Amino acid sequence: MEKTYNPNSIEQKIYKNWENSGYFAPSKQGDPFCIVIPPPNVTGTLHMGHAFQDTIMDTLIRYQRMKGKNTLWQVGTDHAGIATQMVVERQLEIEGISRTELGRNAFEKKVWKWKKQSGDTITRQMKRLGTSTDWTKEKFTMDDDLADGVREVFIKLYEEGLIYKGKRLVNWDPILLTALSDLEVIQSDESGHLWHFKYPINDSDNFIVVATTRPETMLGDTAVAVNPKDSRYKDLIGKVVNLPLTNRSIPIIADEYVDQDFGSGCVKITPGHDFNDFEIGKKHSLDVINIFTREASMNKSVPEKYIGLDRFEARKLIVQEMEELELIEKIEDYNLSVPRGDRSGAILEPFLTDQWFVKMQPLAEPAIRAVKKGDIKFVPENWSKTYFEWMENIQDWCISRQLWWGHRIPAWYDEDNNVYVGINEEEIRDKHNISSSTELKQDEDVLDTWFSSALWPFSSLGWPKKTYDLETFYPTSVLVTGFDIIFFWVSRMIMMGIKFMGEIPFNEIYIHGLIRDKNGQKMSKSKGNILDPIDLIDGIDLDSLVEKRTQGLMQPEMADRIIKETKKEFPNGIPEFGTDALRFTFAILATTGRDIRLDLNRVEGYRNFCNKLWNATRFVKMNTSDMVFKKEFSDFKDLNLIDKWIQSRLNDTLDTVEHNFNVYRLDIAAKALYEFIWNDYCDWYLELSKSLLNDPDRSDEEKSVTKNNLISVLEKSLRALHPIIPFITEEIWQSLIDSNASKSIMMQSFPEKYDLKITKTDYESIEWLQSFVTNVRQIRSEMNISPKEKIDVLLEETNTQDLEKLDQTSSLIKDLASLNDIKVLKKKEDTPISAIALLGKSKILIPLEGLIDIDEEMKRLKKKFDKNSSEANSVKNRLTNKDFINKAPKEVVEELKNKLEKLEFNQEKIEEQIRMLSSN
RNA sequence: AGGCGCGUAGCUCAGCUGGUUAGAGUGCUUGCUUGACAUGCAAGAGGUCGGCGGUUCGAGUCCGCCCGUGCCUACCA
Repeated sequence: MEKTYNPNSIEQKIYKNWENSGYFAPSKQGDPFCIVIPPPNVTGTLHMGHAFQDTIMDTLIRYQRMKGKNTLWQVGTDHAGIATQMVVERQLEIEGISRTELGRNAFEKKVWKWKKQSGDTITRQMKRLGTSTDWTKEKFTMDDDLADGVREVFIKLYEEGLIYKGKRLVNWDPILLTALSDLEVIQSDESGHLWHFKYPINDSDNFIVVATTRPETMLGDTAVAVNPKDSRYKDLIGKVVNLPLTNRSIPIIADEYVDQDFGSGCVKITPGHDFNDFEIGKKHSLDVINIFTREASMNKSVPEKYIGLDRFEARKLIVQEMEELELIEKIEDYNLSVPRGDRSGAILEPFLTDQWFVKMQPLAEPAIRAVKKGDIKFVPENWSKTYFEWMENIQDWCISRQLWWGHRIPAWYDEDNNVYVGINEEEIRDKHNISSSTELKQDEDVLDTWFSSALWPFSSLGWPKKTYDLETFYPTSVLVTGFDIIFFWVSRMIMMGIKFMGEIPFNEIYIHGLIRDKNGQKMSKSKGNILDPIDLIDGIDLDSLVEKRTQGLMQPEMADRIIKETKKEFPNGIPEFGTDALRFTFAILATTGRDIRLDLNRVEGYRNFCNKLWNATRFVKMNTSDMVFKKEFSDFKDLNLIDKWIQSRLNDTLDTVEHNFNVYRLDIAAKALYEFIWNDYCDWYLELSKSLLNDPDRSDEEKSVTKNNLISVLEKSLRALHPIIPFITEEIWQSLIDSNASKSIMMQSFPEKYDLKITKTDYESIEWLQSFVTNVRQIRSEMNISPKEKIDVLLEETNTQDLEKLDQTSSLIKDLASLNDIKVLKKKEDTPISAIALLGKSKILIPLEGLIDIDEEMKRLKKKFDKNSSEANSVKNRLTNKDFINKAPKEVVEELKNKLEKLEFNQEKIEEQIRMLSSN
């Protein structure tokens, strides 16, 4: 083995081996355990969030596989309608071609080409991350069989009346020229104005004042509304207003909706361009005037001079003209929330179009019940509130998109615009008896991406075919996802799963946090703070990183700032950490919090952990090369105290790890393993084993028990660590034992605890040993006694228990604390002037002569005394409180009494020592 | 407006159903080229757990209010 751990040289070769050996496929034995991957978008590459999520899923899958489950991690990608179309359109733009010039078919071909490229990148990235996904089953949401499923679902819902087509106001993106669902709208707080317009009242010299944030929409006004209870305007109800700049007259109506206290208490009503106004319009049978084109410029329904103006140009002109007509009462600054498209960033328009909708309430009800009844559990549980909140107020879902990339809506129209929904044209002609002379045209629109992802838990397993995977793995075991797509995806999967499979799609939903940068900022291309997980694995120099972050920016003016900040944060680029270090970091960061800040210092720390593990192995191998490892112990009695102790610590660790893997606390599991390997195995056990193996008084047989134990504990630890850090554990495991070389750790069982009971006395002996060593080290350090200088130590006032412990451990203590001798003093013997430490009932004395500065020692003792006495006081106070004695549980009181006794004992000893030193 | 979080060591975060004077990593200080590892070893400094009040024998932990901060949903003429 090399002296330092070098991830790059081992990881890729190991992955190939796993994949070629077919280890990722379900074993077809044991209980099923299945995770379907949240399919990444084929918009480019995986980011840190994906890597985090993949680490969690892979850890769970590997753990369950080692537990003997029949595991499947279903892998695949999402076509991601708008997002992907945008990426490709932007590429075309660079080439100077527009989508429309290219035409639908040619454009689709381009997207498929891009899909291949992006999909390959994603696959490559995932493999570098070590994901044990079954690649032979990889799916894409637009594969033929998944498309069949989408059509089947659409048709069934249509036939049941759960999908309908309607002319309704929708959120319209005038840049992408498509409708969006409510969820794709981002409300952004922006500053604007509130214009107070005076509308002249017919047959009167008076005006009615309306306030608006969107002056241009006045051309589409069809009423002015006031509150029926508003005494100011009572008389105006029913009168007519001359709408300025147009030749139209519109009524003044009364509606409860109007807030008397807001603005003037009068509202202009524009049913064609405002969701609330649309509802009011319906109620009062008002005309609906659409004044915009699809691009949100003014259409032909407005007076000539406005036609063709962009909505904001029109606004300017209208304000100017109103001003000239002296019809503006005032203009106030106003903060409003502007709806923007989550992909394009364009200001959206409520726009009247024909769209397809899914009626949600009937689907939502059983989905709510499933979570209420506990059939599906959120982890952490609290997220169910978010789920209910949305589901209980659910709105119909607009599923049609005016895009070219996606599942084409399976609806055809005849010349009279009659709609026929079915699998294809032929089937429709058959079913409805339509002759070939009648022309049928398929709907141009495609479905919202999330429509097909909603089917993913069953469509990816083969539905509508009854495949082995579908029968075996549905409902899947757990869904691992971020809270940002609970509405978009999770809730819709539950609804569709129940509807089409008759069963929930997963039993548990593990919601993890979102990876953010060092400053808590969300990582995004536009902010220029993205990190490619591969760059943490392989490392990257500063120039390449800057290049990556500034390439293809939507706002090129950001480049300077991005360059500056990247240089500041990564002056030397990013070093190579390796996949395992990155994965361990992710695992240990997977707490219940929402935001996970990634600090590269932590990755470095866990790379060091990998190196530690690597070097511990080197030590073990160097010291055990002369023996053949026997996997199981026939008799634990052969194990000496130290060997038993580390096995027992391992048992405790395995308990923690197993429990926490099962409740998705990978952080606690990872931490337990880290602490065990570093603090128990390396810091103590390996050091102790050195003296056991070098002890001339021990027989070869005894030594070989310890050697065997060194391997045994390491081997089990490797298996326990494998789900989190698969590569290094595989590499080490195969090289650790000859017979492992031809096998894989990932196919081994997860380590079982040995049925080994260490007695309390034995356990205390180790603690006594550790405490002894630490005490001596402390005094050495504080008294500036060089660590290598061998010294003598005296033990005073020892009782029989301590003597027994000393008997068991003295040679070990001598080695670890580098002592010449430990001499036990009989009572009343003259003790030399010494530094002391307290250990149980005994005193450890380090003779001062030639070594210790008495003043220093006095200072040290006084500090100890103060600390001890303030603690003793607080304990005493509690014990003298009658309420405490009476009301607290007996064990607590008892424990505290023991503590006080010990504190007081120590107190006495320290005092005694101080007296002794000061008398000299 | 409603909902959900968060505020613990310089930094990043653990701390389960209330019970030793609060832990980890990283950073910092001191000393160590001891043959597994300087990606290391040993020792140490550092916190009145955002504030106030309450419940309790006992409160980072439960309750109320306040301050700061973040996210989500709805609405805002």
